[in-house]
Amino acid sequence: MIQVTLKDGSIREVEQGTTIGELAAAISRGLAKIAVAGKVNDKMKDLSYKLTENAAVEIVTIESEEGLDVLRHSTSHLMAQAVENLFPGTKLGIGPTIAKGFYYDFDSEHVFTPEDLTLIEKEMGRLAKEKYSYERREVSRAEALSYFGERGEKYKVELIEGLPEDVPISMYTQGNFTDLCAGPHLPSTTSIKAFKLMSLAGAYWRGNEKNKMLQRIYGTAFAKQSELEDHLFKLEEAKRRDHRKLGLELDLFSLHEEGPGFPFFHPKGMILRNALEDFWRQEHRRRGYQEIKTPIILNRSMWEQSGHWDHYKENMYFTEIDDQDYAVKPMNCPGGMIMYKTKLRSYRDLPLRVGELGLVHRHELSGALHGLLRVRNFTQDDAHLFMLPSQIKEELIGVIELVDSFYKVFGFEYNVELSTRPEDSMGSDEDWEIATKALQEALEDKGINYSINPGDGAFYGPKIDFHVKDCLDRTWQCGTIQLDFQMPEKFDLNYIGEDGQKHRPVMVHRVVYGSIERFIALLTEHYAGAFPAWLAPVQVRILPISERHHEYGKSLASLLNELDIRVETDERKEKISYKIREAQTEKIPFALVVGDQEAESKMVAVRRYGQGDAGQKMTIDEFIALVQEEIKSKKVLKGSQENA
RNA sequence: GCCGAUGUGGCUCAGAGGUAGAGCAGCUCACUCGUAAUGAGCAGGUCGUCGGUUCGAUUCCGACCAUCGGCUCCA
Repeated sequence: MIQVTLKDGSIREVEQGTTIGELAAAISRGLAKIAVAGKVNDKMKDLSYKLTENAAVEIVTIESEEGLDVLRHSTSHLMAQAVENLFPGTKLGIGPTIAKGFYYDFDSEHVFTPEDLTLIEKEMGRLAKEKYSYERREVSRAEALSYFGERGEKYKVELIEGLPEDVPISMYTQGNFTDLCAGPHLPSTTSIKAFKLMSLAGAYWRGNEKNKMLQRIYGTAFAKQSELEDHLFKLEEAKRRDHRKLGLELDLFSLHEEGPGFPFFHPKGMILRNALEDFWRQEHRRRGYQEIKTPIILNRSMWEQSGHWDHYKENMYFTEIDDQDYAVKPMNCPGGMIMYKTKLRSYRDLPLRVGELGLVHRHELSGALHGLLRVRNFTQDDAHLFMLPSQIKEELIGVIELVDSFYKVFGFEYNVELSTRPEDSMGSDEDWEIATKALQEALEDKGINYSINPGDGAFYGPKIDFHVKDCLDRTWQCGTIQLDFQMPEKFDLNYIGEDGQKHRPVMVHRVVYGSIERFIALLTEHYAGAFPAWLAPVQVRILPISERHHEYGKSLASLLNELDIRVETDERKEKISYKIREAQTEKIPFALVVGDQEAESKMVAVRRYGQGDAGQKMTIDEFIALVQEEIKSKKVLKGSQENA
């Protein structure tokens, strides 16, 4: 007999050789039904795994995230089987699970079409009903190589050759299909019922653009059909929130063939932008920042000095002025350097916090452009902090707190990454080490969870990135804090220390919004276009019931306008229900219906966005107080943030 | 950049080898109306661009441009 420690801490005696599946059945029949795998001493194993010694065992059920991963992984094998049946000769790449599903990469003569997905799904359904079991077999390296070699599975062969010597090699077989796989898998295809193939895409073998491009099929699977439907519904909902769609509907911005990646901001989009910028200026002033503006185009020699000419050229735009080379700035830092050097600085002046809402241009790959989330020109809410080495930690913490306070105002969730030295970079190992450590310490001091993103730093220094989620759960980098020992060196920045000698200041680059454009995109999706009053392009719309109420409407509008409340009056000859409908579809926070009753009593009937039904009657003063309070508090409107 | 798909009036979309339609929006007229679409009429497109095939192309073919989904999550 051996002892197994279960998840709840209880200990059970079972016979040596008992499988995890049998253990689950011994615990309860219900558990056995939903068990898909087990964790033995924290390692994932099949249900058929035989327990041979004392161990901690956890039964993984299909209802857990890990259980879903097992289901999806097995579904990806099933898909590969279906593809091989339908398109013989297809070579297999890899087929892992991902956040909300799985994919499999194929190398096939046949170019898959959306119609093929339906065919493959049908074949998968047929195969699943065959109730094949997933059989695990451990093999020697030589056996694995010969098995896949004979079948011309060159990608699998490459994978096996790349495996470390001491790793056991396993293969899983269901029916006529065998794949190289570490597992675990479902006991059989029986529980694969709710799945869907989502989309087709090209993907380089091993993610390297020098390799062949394979065809990737994305799919997803759930334990129950209802969960799959729920997931698909959420995807539809997310599409409705897409900032590109809402940007058009709400008349915020547009993109044109005449300038791919160069967005046009419309009047309403500008109001949003300006509101964000005003808030930014106010918050930064309070925290001891000064604002500057530096030129967009600067001479080549300066870009050579900054290192951009050597390390960032592919992303830059160039021009010529009076036979000399110039470049359009892809970053704001050089302007900040030049500004710093305009006078002799004292240690007493530091830290110096210099902000700039700077328009930068970067040549992004055409395939990477994406609405306002990925553009070729954008405004960074940049700032450069010049400091004494002794001030580094305090300044970094100040920025971390600033970023956090901003994101809280908008109600954004975010995660933090620390990016380390990239291949193409400048500076000494020592400097990088010190800089990376300083960032790490600041994060740890604030007790912030972060992950490390190796090699993703800027060419001049490591960075902390703040990633915000969009409505499709994709994350986008917004805020970043970069510690830089290189630029001060390159530009020979100094300050006069207490000792009367020249010293090198340390510099931090940082952004909070990241790019105003990207932040607007994320806000649009986050609020589903129903911006809180302080951001709403139109805060109040007055809806006179008929022409004889226009005058009262006008007097109301001019009153609100005087108070800097953004107000419009809808004087079209339309029915009131039509005007209300439009005010709702445009997601205006407050709609005021005014007719005989209101005009006589000097009241307004307030209809709030998303709260439907008849408006609440209040005096003009009460309404003004309400709006002003809501603008001032930056309150998030009810109903605008429900999960997509 | 690479793989795949798409490109028809301001928007959403239908259509076919013989030079184009619908709904919404717009304009005009009538209705002056109480909380999510009043009715009628009018106007609007060299069918992404450039070539080729054809008696004839927006429809077929090719190139280019733009857009969309991907190209990170490692058997």
